[in-house]
Order: sequence, then C-alpha cells, then structure tokens
Amino acid sequence: MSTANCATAIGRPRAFDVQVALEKALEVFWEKGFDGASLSDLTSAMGINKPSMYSAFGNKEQLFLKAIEFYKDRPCGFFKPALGQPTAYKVAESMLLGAAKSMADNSHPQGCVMIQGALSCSEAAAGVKEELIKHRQQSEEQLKDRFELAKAQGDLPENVDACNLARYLNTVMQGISIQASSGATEEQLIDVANLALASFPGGKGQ
Amino acid sequence: MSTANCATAIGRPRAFDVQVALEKALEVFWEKGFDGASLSDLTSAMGINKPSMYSAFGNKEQLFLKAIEFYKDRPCGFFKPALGQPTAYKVAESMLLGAAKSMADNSHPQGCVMIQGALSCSEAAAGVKEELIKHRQQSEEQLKDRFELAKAQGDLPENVDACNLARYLNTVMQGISIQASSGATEEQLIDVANLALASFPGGKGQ
DNA sequence: AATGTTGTGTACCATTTGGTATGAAAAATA
DNA sequence: TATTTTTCATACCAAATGGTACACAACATT
Repeated sequence: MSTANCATAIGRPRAFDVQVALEKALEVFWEKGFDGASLSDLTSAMGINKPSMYSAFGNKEQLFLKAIEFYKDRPCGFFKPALGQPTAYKVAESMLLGAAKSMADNSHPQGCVMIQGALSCSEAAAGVKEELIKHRQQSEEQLKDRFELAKAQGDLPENVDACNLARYLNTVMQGISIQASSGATEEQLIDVANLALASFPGGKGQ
Repeated sequence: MSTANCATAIGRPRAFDVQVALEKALEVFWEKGFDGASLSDLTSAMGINKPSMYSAFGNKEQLFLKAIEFYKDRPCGFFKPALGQPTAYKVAESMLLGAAKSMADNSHPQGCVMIQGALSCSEAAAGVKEELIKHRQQSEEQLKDRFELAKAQGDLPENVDACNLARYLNTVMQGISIQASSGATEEQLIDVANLALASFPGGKGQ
C-alpha cells in the first residue's frame, strides 16, 4: 500500500518499479482508452501479473486515475511551463505551440489521454469520464485565473472576458488533440496554432 | 440483405423498421463509443434480438458504419447547409454556430459520433477508427475546396492558405465537440465560435 | 392447401472480461 | 534457524463478450 521508500521495508520486496509500471499502463490507456484497454493488455505491458497489479493499485479504475496523475506531473508536460510565461499572449502561444509539439510527438501515443481516455464510454467508465472532465475544467480554470491576472497587470485589455478566452484556448487545444490523434503532423498543428493566435488579444492579428 | 422496398417482398417480412433501428444503434454508439457499446446494449435499444441484427446489418462493425452513414445524412446536420453559404466567412460562421447548437443539443448525446465513436480504442475497433479518421479528413477536404472556390471568386484574399484555414476550422469544430461532450452549454460554445471567427479573413476582426 | 423463402426467438457456443483464493518465495526480525 | 510479513505465480471464478444453430412463424407463390 505505502509507496514511500522507507529505510528498510518489511516483507518480500517488490520485483517491479511502481513508477515504471504506471508509465506502461498510461501508454496502454492512452492508446486504447479505458474501455478498450483490457487487464491482459495492461498487465502484460506492465510486465507483471494481475495479483501484483491489484495489490499495488487497487483495480482498473484506480490504475487509470493514478496513471493520469502521473501523466499530469510528467516532466515533458507543456501546460505548467506555459502558464508561467510573462504575458497573456505568450501564455497562449506557449500553450498552443507546446500542445502542437507534444501531441504530435510519436514517442508516445498521439493526442491527449485526458481527452481520449474516456470520451464516449461504457457505464463501467462513467467514473473516470467524470474525473477527466473535472481535470479539463480545472485546466480551463487555471487559464482563466492566469488571464484575469493579466488583466490586473494591464497586460490584457479590460474588456476581454477571461473566462471566454480560456475556454476558447482550451477548445483549440482539444481540437489539436483530435487532429493529432488522427495523424496530423507537428507542422500542420503549428499552422493551426498560429491561425488561432491571430485572433488573440495582443497577438499578431492586431 | 437488400433494403430496397420492392413491390412484393418474398419470405416473412421484417417486424422492425431498419432505419429506426439504425437510429437507435447510432444513439448507443454515440454515447458509449464502439468499444463501450455491447451487443446487448445495442439490440435492446434497437428493440430486436441478436440474430435479427446480424442478418440485417452483418456484425457490430458494419452496424457502426451504417449508423454513422445515417448520421451524416440526417436532416438536422449542419455541415452541408453551411458549405452552401455564399461567402467563405458565412460558411465558417454557419459551420461553427451550427456545430455549437447541434453538439450541445440534448435531444441526443452531446458531441459528435464521428469524433468520439472511436478515438482511443481496442484493436477490435481499429477498423472503425480508421474509417472515422477518413470521414473527418473528407470533411476537411470539402472545406478546403470551398475555400479555394472562394479564393477564385475573389471572396477570400489570394494569400490565404485554404488548406490551413480548413484545418483550423475543423480543429475548432472538433474542440467544440469535446467541450459539448464535457457538458458545455450552447451559449458557451457560441462564445467560443465567435472568438474563433474573429480571426477569420473577412470577418469581424478586420 | 402445399411449398419455398425469409425473419424471429431461444438457447447455446467458445473466448474474454474484471477480479481472487491459495500456496510458495523472498526478505527483515527474533 | 524459526517466525513474521509481504509479494509473486498459478489457477481459478462468475459474468459478460461477440457471434450462431436451429426450430418455428409469417408471408408470397403455386
């Protein structure tokens, strides 16, 4: 249960690395979605057998949730760095170009697990679908807060609606995810990003 | 096999309406995706039993393909009417506002089957995933052709890339689908559509 | 009324699904 | 070395999966 690496653990030690196994599970969910990924798919990719998986992660649903938690915090994520950009426009630019690059990257499945992990799904996946929606809304909220800060800093005109702007940006990112999942290249997605940026307050369009 | 309503059909007549059954199947696939929809889900929604389904439609995959064919041609579709608008800008406007209205409409599942029917999916769904990608690319192609026509008619500046513009519009529509599937309202999606239109050549932004 | 053709309903198929019981194996502690 | 604690591997579970065999029912034609 405890994943803390205490000085001396009692009992037989784990023969696999939890973090690595989680990463493998993530890839399977990413590619096949919650419904499409079977336990056999998962455990064979993780290199362990079912009892080990159940004792380490609980069940399929919790495995998924832990996998996407890992996804969020992964070093190659583009979201957090983009939020830290100095101006609203640079935030949007960094976000969209980061999404274009990251989602078309073929060192992992294309698109975004947070979107395609459980979009249309069975009742068995209803819980993870809700969780994914919540996560996406949180991202949008963070964007909104960032744009409101920008308005306070005079970096964004007073008349822009931070909420709408955040939703627009999020929408384009989600569209980019679908495009990537359909096989679009990084260059194509960058063109899309630049078109979207043209309408951004303070951007190239003005 | 033949769905043609010949003058006099031989053998026992069907006890159900093929078109209606297909519509019911579409709703199930729309909500649950290909992987998430079981044959029991489908046949019970269609009001028939499995042998009838198999004799009328072939198998689960063909049922899906026929269902999305029905989806495309459905009278409430917004795509074709939008393509027929007189100017490029009006095409884009009609397309995005139509998408906003249609995808948030809760008289059917939210979002778009062509997108969420099989995004991340099992190997069993690989064929339908490819088919959906093909359909989406065809839509993009139609948009591109429409914008190229607009350029020829002097309705769109010579320097715009019809291909990029079509992809951008398609991307925003796909993003709108995700938003709708996540519970966004029609009003929220209309705001997104208007923001996207602001950067459109010949639109409000210029 | 008999025949030929097609759809329907039930009951079934092998396989796979998510999830476990159980005993052996590996380590720390005593 | 004996004990305790935890993990691992095999083998298993009931239920659900996509798909069918088969007997029967309903119609048009003869």
